[in-house]
Amino acid sequence: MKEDNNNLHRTTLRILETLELIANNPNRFTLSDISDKLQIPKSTISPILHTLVYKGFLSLTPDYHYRIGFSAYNIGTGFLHQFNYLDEIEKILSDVTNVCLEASHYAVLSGGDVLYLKKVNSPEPIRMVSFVGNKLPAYSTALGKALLLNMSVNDIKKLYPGGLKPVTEHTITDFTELREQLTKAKQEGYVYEIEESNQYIRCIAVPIHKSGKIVASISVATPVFRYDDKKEALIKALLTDAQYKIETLINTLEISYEDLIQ
Amino acid sequence: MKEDNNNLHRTTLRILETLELIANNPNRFTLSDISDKLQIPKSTISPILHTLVYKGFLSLTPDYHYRIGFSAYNIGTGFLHQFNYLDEIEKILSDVTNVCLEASHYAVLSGGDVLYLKKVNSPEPIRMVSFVGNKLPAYSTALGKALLLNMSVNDIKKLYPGGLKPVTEHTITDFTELREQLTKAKQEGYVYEIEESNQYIRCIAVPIHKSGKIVASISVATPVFRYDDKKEALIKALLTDAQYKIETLINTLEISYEDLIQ
DNA sequence: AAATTATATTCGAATATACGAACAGCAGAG
DNA sequence: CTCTGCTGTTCGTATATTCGAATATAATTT
Repeated sequence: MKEDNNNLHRTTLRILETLELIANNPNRFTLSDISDKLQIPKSTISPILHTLVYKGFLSLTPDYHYRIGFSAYNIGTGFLHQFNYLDEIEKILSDVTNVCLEASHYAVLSGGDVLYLKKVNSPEPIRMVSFVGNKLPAYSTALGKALLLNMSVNDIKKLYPGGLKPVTEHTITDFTELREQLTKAKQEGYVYEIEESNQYIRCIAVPIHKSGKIVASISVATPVFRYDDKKEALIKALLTDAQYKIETLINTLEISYEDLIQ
Repeated sequence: MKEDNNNLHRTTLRILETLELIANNPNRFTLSDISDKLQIPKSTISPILHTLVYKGFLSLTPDYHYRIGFSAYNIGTGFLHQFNYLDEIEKILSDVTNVCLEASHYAVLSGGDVLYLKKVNSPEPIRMVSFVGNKLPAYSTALGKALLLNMSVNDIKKLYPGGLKPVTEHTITDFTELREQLTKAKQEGYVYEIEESNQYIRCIAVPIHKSGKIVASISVATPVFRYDDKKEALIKALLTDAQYKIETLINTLEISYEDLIQ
């Protein structure tokens, strides 16, 4: 977009790619693996890995495999601490989950993805597998569609230059159909999702506004077998209540627009 | 201990120090600030910062101030994903908190510090300010003392070469006194803390064992004004129950010792 | 016990990075 | 309207990093 893709610092790229490789992969790698996968000479990556271990960003298992260390985690939490109102959000979401017994979420838009910033787990034994920090294409989730409510088809197209790729067999893949659904949702005040991002999961969401703009959204997710009209009505009532509380909270705490979005 | 403190990679150190500076400081810094504080020439740090922003580890506000970006968070969560049994732990701790209405925690030992890996917030309006990823000296908290139960005075002294520094006015600062308290706690099965790490907070903890070794601990924290004999008895019963459930869980999932400790 | 296959480290030559003074652009003060 | 102080960028030279073959060390196989 506006970044100069050239003129980047090779060593920095290598260090970050190393961290990403180790963090995003369930397998653990040795120095040779890393050298091989990232095409970095072993003698070059060696002192870098030593330093990463020394600083606690990586740790080294007795059998020469690297894994992510606490310092990396510590840096990462710095990101969430920027959203220092999240504890208050959690209280509000807990009230929702405690009544309807289903997982609730708070998310913001990050590029074209929904970024989950808070999740309150359902107390029920069968529950959704999701976690804070997850990213999913916004058009495939209720939370995400709530974040797109005010966007034109052109704005949305800009977010997904490659088109709307399906996540499940029910994911919307047509821009016009998406925009029509958003228009209906905006009129009704609720956004629905039926197994569009997770099989067997239905979801209802509402947007969170600050001075007329949508800055975030909240949702409740339910396994299809626990979903019926009565539950839907309950969830919608709870979401509207939570929506009001969160919008009030944001205004009360005078959180800047800057600090709300990512 | 075993790391070669020399022979480190200067550029890597600089990048990591930059990330730490930005992550650990509530103030936001400009390129010049970073150059100044870390004693790195501006022309040197400039391409590094560009690359960090390009990769999403930092983001740049319109007024030239850097803050932590989502990629850093993403790497950090890789650390928690190594503890992939934490969701199960959360369920068990939720049961504790839902009955006694106070915050519960799960932690491991990291050096001489307690590392909080899971926290379930109290539903009560007045509650402890703490969060996952926090580190406190082990000797100053119930959770931490539970992790030290099986250590000799010499082992403990090795963890704190600078002695036991007080966190509050009630923190234990004498090794012998600490060891005596641990012995009593081991006999009784419960570890107590009375405003030793947080003013107005009392805490009870129990250790979590795997094949005879202490690998983790759990605790319940209470504001002093909500603490009485009846609550203490309730918390102790809940902790013993949760302790059994977690130890069973760890054995059932066949989680290796390696993956439990940090 | 020798051979093989892993691991990471060493070394000097080649090269990319780092340095710091000078520069450019912008915002606010006087 | 210039000056000052802030931002980040540019440039040639100096220097530290990088490269890849060779080496060391350890574990495993034959």
